Amino acid sequence: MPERKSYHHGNLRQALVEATAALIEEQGPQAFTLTEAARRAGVSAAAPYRHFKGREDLLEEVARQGFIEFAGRLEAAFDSGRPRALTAFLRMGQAYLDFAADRPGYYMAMFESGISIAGNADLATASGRAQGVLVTAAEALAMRLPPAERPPSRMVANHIWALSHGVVELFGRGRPGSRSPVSSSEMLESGAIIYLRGLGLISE
Amino acid sequence: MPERKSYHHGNLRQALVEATAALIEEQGPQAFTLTEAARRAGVSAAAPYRHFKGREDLLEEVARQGFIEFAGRLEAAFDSGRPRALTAFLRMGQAYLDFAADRPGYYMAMFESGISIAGNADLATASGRAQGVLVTAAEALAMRLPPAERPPSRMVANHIWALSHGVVELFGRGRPGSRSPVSSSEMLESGAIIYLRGLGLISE
DNA sequence: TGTACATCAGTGAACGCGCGTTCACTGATGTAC
DNA sequence: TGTACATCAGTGAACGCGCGTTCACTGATGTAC
Repeated sequence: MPERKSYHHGNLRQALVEATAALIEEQGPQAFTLTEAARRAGVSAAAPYRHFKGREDLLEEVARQGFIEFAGRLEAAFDSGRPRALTAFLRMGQAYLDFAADRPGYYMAMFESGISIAGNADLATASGRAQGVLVTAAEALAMRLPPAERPPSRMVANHIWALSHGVVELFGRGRPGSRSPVSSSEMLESGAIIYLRGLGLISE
Repeated sequence: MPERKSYHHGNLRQALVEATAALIEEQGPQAFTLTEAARRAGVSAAAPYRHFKGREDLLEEVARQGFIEFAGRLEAAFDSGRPRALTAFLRMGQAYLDFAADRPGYYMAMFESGISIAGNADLATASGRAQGVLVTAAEALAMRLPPAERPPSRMVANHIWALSHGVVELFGRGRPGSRSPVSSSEMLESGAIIYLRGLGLISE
């Protein structure tokens, strides 16, 4: 990676973000160091300070970009509820797991790094967008029920988010049961189906 | 805290475990240092090496003790399913949240510190015991259904564990929605009730 | 097209720091007789 | 009850290390004329 001809890097800012995500994936969110990220980008330890205020600022940018891709993937998977809200909703759940699996460094920066989302406006916006996608999807689902039986869509979004996050953390990278006989994908799908049946969205 | 009359501490091993849990609670699981734990226990930085192989060993002991208390609390809350399996099960869910709230340092050591449970036999035993309590409770619940409708109890235990963990991580300490209008306790209870209704354990 | 110059994005050395760990040591304790 | 001595559980100094950050600097780029 540290192949560079000219004195100027050309795309250092983004290279640092990607190096950071890779480092977090390999060593965990707290273990990443600015120095090592700079080394991976083929640049001196002082160079990142031309693009970021410091370590924390870089970490927040990784999370911000993560939330944007995350929201985009969830939105694409839900596809405005086509062909049916239920199918689309379950597909979105799988997209949640796929994101955590494909972009573990970003996922960890977003949810396990201890950054303060509220303390960074751009980050809060990006995080809010992801939450919005989940709430919209829950709303579309609720519309399939008679008005009197409709659950609050924010609540449904939060339940599904919590279940998905729990599955990722506990079973996505082989935690307690270690050699769990069931994949995290099956675990989330079965859990979501039971939950949605409890809402009356799946008969029988 | 660092009040000591004699040259010997008397209970240093346990004092270090508790100092570590407090440090993790304050600064996160990766930020704790052996040196600081020793300082809090009122002892030199070299002293912990009389009781632990090193930093990792101490962290694993915190997690181990955490799992033991965790399992004990869940078991006590379930109380063999009295007076009814359903009530007892929901009570156990609240005990899960209470543990995470009362013992955040231990909870983080157990689930967020990146320790390898499989790599430490004592830790694996303690973790297995906690999982056993959840599975036993799920079994008792399943018994209330006709045999043909009984879900695998390990699956149910994992779903509930994942939901509880997700609630703790996302809403227990005010994460994405920050000022979430609903407490994590209500969030878990409503989610669990909908899920159990989906299993056919709650009619209507 | 050529040149002067401001600006940008790097460098590399240096700083102070706190960490984990090791080591020879020593004060306190407990036990054998 | 008293004493000798082995063992235990601390100390404190030292080590090498890598980190985040700052600083004066310099090479490359882009723009005005």
